[in-house]
Amino acid sequence: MANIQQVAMQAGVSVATVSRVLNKQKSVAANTRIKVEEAIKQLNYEPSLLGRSLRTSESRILLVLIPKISNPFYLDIIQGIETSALDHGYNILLCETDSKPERENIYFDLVKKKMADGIISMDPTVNIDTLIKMAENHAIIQCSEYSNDSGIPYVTIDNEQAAYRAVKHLIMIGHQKIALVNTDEKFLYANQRKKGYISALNEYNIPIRDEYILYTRELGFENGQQAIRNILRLENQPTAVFAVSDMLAIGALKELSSNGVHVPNDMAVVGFDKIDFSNMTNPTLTTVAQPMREMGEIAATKLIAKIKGEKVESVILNHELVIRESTSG
Amino acid sequence: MANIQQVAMQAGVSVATVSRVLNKQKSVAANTRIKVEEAIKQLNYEPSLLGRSLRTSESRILLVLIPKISNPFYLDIIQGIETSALDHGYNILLCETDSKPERENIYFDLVKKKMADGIISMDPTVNIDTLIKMAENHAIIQCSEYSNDSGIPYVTIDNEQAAYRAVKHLIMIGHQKIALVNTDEKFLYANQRKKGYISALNEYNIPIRDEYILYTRELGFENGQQAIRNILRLENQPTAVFAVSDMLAIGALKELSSNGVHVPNDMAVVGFDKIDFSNMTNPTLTTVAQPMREMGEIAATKLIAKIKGEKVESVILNHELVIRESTSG
DNA sequence: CAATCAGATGTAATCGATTTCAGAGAGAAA
DNA sequence: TTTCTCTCTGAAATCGATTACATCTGATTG
Repeated sequence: MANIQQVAMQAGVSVATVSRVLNKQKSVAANTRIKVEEAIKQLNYEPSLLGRSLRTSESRILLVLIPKISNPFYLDIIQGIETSALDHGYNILLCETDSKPERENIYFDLVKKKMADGIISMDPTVNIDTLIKMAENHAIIQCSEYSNDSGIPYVTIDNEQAAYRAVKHLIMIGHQKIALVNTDEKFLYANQRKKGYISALNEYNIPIRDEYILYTRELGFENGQQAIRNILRLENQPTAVFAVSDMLAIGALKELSSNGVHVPNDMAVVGFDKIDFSNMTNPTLTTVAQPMREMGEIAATKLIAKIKGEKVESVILNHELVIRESTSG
Repeated sequence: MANIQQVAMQAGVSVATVSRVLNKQKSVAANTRIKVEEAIKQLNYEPSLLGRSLRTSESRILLVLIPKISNPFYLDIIQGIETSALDHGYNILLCETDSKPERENIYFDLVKKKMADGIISMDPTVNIDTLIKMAENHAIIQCSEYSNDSGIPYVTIDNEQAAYRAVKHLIMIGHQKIALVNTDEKFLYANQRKKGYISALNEYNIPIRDEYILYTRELGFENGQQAIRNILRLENQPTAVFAVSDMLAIGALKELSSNGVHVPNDMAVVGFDKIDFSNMTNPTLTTVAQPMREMGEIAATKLIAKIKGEKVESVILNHELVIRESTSG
């Protein structure tokens, strides 16, 4: 509980000298440095970050906004962010917005009020106008989800290309009747993944059927189950399903198995995200892997650069199709 | 970017008056208050938390320590903590320790250096000596995992009783040969759950067989698979498995199904924790539900009370056995 | 009318660090 | 000896808020 004054007194020097020792400045005589270090040890002194932050006007805390902490999609990204942040001497404040503006605002306030230096937003439902306004005065990076014309730098993958590849894979293994389990197209990724789906079908002259394109309200397990129930009611049933998220696909797997539909023999399934759990299902899930850890690391690095006043550009990373049991008998 | 001085100047009052308005003190004349509020609006002023925290020596930030963010067990607890914290005007800093002391120390430092007001530790591998030493000067609560003689208040369930009930359930539906998939007994919960397992068997005069008690190194899916592989190699195979964690149990389910062992007909399985995924498996998993959200809320409330200098006591909450498909044909 | 009091506001100290600027002292050069 | 440099150190301002205490005004009371 000692402060810098007491350390200075104990060491018989001024606070300025103590501060110099703390900040490893070289213009301190060796024996003075030793005296100060001993005083620090004796008093069990820890410099207050509040005092320092107030003076230097940086808190070295980064905010990470996600809609739901329970969504496993974010796990690796967060790990990437955290690793990179710690390397740069920053800490992260993980914030669950629950897709509610009032909770977003709590966290935006933390930045406005100087308690945090910048934001990595991964919330697709974020109030984009607020975000753009914030970005005028504060460092912000969007990760995974982004908006094209906001001027806010982002780190993401080419969703359209990734979806195209996933659907093309289904076509190559012989499927023609392919359903898309999508979510609300107000989300850019949903829109882009649908485009990829359509362009793959177009390329092979497979007609687009409206009844094969389903929309779910959320990305949960139950939504995937519900979508399959709807699909199984169709007269002309598809032989493959491309779901825009692993959780949807896993819900689909479960519902198919409950209905005695064999995967992949009766119905092939492809997911998106390669969450950990996608390897624990029976059968294991074919899915699109995003370089999540890398995305997180890059997002953090860029944010820190932005905080330091550098100009940063958006990045589009590569993805990878991981073929597993749900598409290979 | 305005500060309180500029607001005071703009409103034609002193900083003290502005501060009074900010803190909603009543001894401000109505029209003065209006002048100040207008100045605040005009300058787009946001009070700096750093200045405030430095002066009041409280940051209103709580640290939550967990070993792995990817462990779904913690999700609801965190939600509970966060809800309760926000209600009290606190924010939480979610910290993944990765069970590494050097990462723990980074976060402990944050408290020592006044950037955070207290800690909720959920890390069973936490360096307990460091924690006890920290607890002398700082507010700390243990949640879920705890140590008996540390003097640090905790919020948890009666693990022994819960395990006892789970195993008793298996006995009641006719099982006599029950395996325990446990983890390292250095963890208090592992120790306690084993006690519950033993006391249930004892109560029904079922002999304890060493080969039915397995230990895994971690609580992951693969560890559960591995344990089942070992069990299937036994000459005299058990007919039921009690795993001390859902992830272990889910790994077990998968491995059993891969080996053509039907659950629950050939082998019943019980897990522990009632993580979300436990309802998404095929068959769904019988498990012990901890009141996780409540645990989190109580932990946060107690921590805040502790920060305010009140004396707080430990709490043991109720659990519940959730019977699902993996134990009911 | 003087004394007392309450309400509204301002002055200035304070929290704990960093940092600018100036000064002391030692040694080198003239 | 004087002057100049260079190294090391300290005094004091500063970041942006809160708050104890002082002050002023006007109303109330005896």
